[in-house]
Amino acid sequence: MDKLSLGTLGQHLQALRLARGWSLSQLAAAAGIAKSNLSRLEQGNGNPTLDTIWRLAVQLGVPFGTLVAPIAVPLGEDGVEVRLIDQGKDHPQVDAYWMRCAPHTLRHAEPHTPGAQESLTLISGALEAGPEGATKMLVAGDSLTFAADQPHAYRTHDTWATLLMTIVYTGQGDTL
Amino acid sequence: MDKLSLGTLGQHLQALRLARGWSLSQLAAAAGIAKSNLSRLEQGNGNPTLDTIWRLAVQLGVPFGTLVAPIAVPLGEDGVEVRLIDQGKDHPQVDAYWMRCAPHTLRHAEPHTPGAQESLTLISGALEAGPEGATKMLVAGDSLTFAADQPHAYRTHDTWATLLMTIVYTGQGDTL
DNA sequence: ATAGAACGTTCATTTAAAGGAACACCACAA
DNA sequence: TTGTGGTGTTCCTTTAAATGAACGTTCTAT
Repeated sequence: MDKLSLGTLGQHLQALRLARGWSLSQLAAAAGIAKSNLSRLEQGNGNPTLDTIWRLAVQLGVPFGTLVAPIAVPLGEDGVEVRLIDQGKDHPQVDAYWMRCAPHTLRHAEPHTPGAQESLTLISGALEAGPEGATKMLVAGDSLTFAADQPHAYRTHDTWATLLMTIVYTGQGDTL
Repeated sequence: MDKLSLGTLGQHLQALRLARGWSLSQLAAAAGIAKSNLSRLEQGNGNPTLDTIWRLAVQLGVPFGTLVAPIAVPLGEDGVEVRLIDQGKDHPQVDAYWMRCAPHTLRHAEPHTPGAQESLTLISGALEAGPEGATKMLVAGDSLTFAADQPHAYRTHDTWATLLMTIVYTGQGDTL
């Protein structure tokens, strides 16, 4: 079972604070919490309140989960982590995912429904992806769109890859 | 400034719990917390500890941030809500945002740094967007890429619009 | 009906998180 | 030197979150 590591939060808080060149006192004041509180948290002791975490996340400008997420990413079995960001309700239907692949990962994906189009946008790292046999290399900032109604694959080499993935289900049967 | 809405957490907890067909007592027992505690949280009162949130998230099998993220969208003053999804650390730098616009919204955006490219992908609804004077209509599944180092705008008509936005800072000065 | 078991709520108590002041420490300037 | 202003830490106190038991319900089975 997953366990809450208090140390991680402390490491993240301190790293993010130092990255911004702020002092502990400054951040505590800006967030509106006691500096004794922040000090304890950075040391890895304590079990902050949602309110406290929230204030710190807002000040640091991070998406919240960033603070508590383990520093070394807990990947799926195949080295790939996928998160659903949003899911459209219109026609065509659109699914948006955030995805992250560890180095030296190869992931095969089954064909989706006929007509489905998949688009990738690299946020960081490098990724080789596309239909089986016709993959392309992507680096940060690159995008790739391909037909997803056939087998396709994602593969990393020496680096991590973080990307946005959208799947558009241009179902040819959708007459609505 | 962002504010922590306690009600949201409660709504999410209850919705996720009911979606799994669990009783309050069951979930509390499984998570190892007092059911009085969970009851209060679902009612929107209280300010749970990180430990408490963590245990509930693990039991419900959700990525944590899901519990606190807004359910019914609290829009910004101009009817636009923007959430940072991820931020690349490579060159070029890439920022990924999730964005949602209320009907009959017009949002002007200042030019970003020179060379910046912006890409939009509609998840649902319809949106008119692009450089000032050269905007295009987009519906679910459509994408648009344009130079973001000039004034640009987003505008909805009778519908909501949900979209993914990525900004690639192809800074021409980056020789690193 | 009526006992039983489940539900979710409310309350008093216990526990610990948050706050505030004092502290030791290091810089830099007068 | 000796201040003065900053750092981050460690206490003690105050506040409130988490607990556990008791409560009023509802539903089912006897």
